[in-house]
Amino acid sequence: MKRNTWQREAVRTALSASEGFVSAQALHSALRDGGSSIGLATVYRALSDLATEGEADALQQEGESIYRACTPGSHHHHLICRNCGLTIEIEADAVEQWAKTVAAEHGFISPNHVVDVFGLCAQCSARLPSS
Amino acid sequence: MKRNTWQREAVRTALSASEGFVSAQALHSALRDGGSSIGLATVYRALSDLATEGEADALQQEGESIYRACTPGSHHHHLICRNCGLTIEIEADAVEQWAKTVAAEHGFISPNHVVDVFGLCAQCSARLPSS
DNA sequence: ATCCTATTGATAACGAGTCTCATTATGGTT
DNA sequence: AACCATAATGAGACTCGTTATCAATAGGAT
Repeated sequence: MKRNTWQREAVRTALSASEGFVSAQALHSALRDGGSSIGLATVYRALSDLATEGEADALQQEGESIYRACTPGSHHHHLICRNCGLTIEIEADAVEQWAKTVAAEHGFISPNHVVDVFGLCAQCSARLPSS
Repeated sequence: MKRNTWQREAVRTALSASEGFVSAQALHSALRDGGSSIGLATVYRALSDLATEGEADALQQEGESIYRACTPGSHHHHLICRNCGLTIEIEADAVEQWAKTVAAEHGFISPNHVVDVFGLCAQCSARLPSS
């Protein structure tokens, strides 16, 4: 039976307070800096629970998992600034359909898909020298 | 100056011989099993070189990088069987356009994107009990 | 208030990948 | 063909994200 602990709630809150995607370690540091005594393992556990329950989205970057609080129940993808991490949720029925179609055409069933777009947001592209 | 060694060639060959995506460790084991004395670090180096030069595609799965020999010079995505690893290269101009458009609409520049479709291939879906 | 047990947290363990550095061998030069 | 500067190799140490262990703690149903 699932229990409600202040630790899980703290992770949920801290995640919501973050702008873009954050790593478990970063979130743990933030919580500790805020005076919490939460353990690192607990942060990992809470984050993977949230991801499983659909309250957070996860993606892999440079070998680590990063998480973000997301509007639950809606299937969407992300447009992510690769400099500052600013993230915008995007929906794209066309892409969903395309994925289904392409899978079916090759005899694949129960398709999943990973779709993410990275770029430099307006602010960062203005602030940075052209790369 | 870049040198040609039998080790790099061995990695290239072993990669081409693999059906789907393989991890560096798996490729290293395969080479060792085949009698090669190649070192693990060298396999890692060769694979990341191949990926940089566009001779191989890489993607992240469960926290590890997996690689596959790919038709060089062509931008494409993958349809991957999540059971047997069978991989089909797919092209999708519509998705490329969509990614560019969606980025531009939000003021993002120099967009990248990650697009992969996973599913069960015909063989595996026939062989496995329905999940 | 009591009990059962899910959850916590400190730390050990694990695993993918990188770094170090002495040794090897490639490929241009003579 | 012999030489040499140096790129590449490989064994193992190391880093670092993540998971497992396990005794202690604290939900929550009764």
